[in-house]
Amino acid sequence: MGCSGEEEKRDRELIGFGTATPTSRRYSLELSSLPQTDVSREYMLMLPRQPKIDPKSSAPLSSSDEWIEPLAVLVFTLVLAADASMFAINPIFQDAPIPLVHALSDRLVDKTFKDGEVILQDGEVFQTGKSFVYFIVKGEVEIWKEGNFIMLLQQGEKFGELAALRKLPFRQATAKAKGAVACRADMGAANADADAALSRTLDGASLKALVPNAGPLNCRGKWTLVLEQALDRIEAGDKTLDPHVVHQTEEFVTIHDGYPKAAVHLLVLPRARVAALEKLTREHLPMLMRLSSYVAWLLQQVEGRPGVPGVGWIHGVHSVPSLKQLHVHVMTLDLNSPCMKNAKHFSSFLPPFLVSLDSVIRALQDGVFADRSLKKLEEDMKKRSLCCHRCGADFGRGFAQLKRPAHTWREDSGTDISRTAQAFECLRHVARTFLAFAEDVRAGR
DNA sequence: GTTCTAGAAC
DNA sequence: GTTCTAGAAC
Repeated sequence: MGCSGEEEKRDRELIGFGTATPTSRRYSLELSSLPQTDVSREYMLMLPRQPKIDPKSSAPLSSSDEWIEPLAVLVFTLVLAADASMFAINPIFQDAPIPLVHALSDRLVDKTFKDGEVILQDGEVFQTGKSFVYFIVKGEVEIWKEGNFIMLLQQGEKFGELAALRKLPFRQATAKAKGAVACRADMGAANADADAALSRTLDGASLKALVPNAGPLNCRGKWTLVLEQALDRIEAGDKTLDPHVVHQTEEFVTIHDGYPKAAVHLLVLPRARVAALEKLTREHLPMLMRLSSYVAWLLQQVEGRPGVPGVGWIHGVHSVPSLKQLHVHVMTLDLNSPCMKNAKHFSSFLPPFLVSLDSVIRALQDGVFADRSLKKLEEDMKKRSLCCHRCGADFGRGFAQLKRPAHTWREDSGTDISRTAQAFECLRHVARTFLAFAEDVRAGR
């Protein structure tokens, strides 16, 4: 990130962390090291070097709470601190399930610009896969329209999103750096070029209906080997598997999950046999990149299809899977179905138990893959509080309560919304939850 | 992956 | 009484 770890330390002082949820506000602020285990609901409180007090806030702040309001930065283990502060500052990030926060933070990249440099040009053709939304980490950005200065944007603010979110063909204004500017930018798909190339070779029409789900595969041998067996049978031309297969390419096969944990729940299998995550080596990298692109293509295709609730999608691999053969889960974010029966089911589809394919690829590239403590993750999963991924409510280990209808997804967002727009929309929830928490701390509740 | 069950925990 | 956990069998 443009704002490196070192710079981040200089900018903010870590003063502690707590855990907060709307229903149980356990936010004792103990001085402590960064919590590495929980990515979902740990809030890190950081003190900005120069606290800014919101002028609109009428309540006078005592010296002891001055740090609360402007400060508090919500950090997930996988969300970089700069992203987290950006999410907290920016009002568009108000309604976010955790998985999509990760997805977005994952794909943000650093961009820096020199004084006077034109970042976006009014009327420029908007191209998917090129940078389309920027968040200012450092510096200021001028917005110009038809020769007139419109406004000056500052740290934490965003620009460039109009064309993307409204699906406009052209940029709507010119953005120019005032002084040195550092941004975090969403470039769209991480492998935009590969994705585009893949899109040209794949045919969406060959994708079969997403509902109904064909149910469990019948398995003659050990259940843990069912996926490998399915690949064997598909490759042997076994027609009885046809209802289970949603799409296939030379390299990958997409099938229904036999016990869907969401309205739509697919598994993407590479035909190359990879027994488990820990069997991956750098030699698999090219295949994994193509797999990532294929999943991106699939996500484009499935959006808005019949039977798909407009709640967004998540995708990734289980850090501790039960079945052999590498498989990528691609599913709707309702996380609700008759097969969703216990705490493990639920937790396993939220970070850190669901790992993005991109992070697997990065780990392989960085060579840190072997350090993963899978056993510890499994233990954590058994103890962790169940927090609704939609409203954030904490149900402890009460799975039955979590699954009550009132806490399942409402299908109230359109299906015509782009994945990125959806991620943004969802991020608002995080900011709201966080700000409510900060408000409570400030009020001494 | 599931199902079933006994026993612990609430 | 109900709900959750953990282990065995599939």
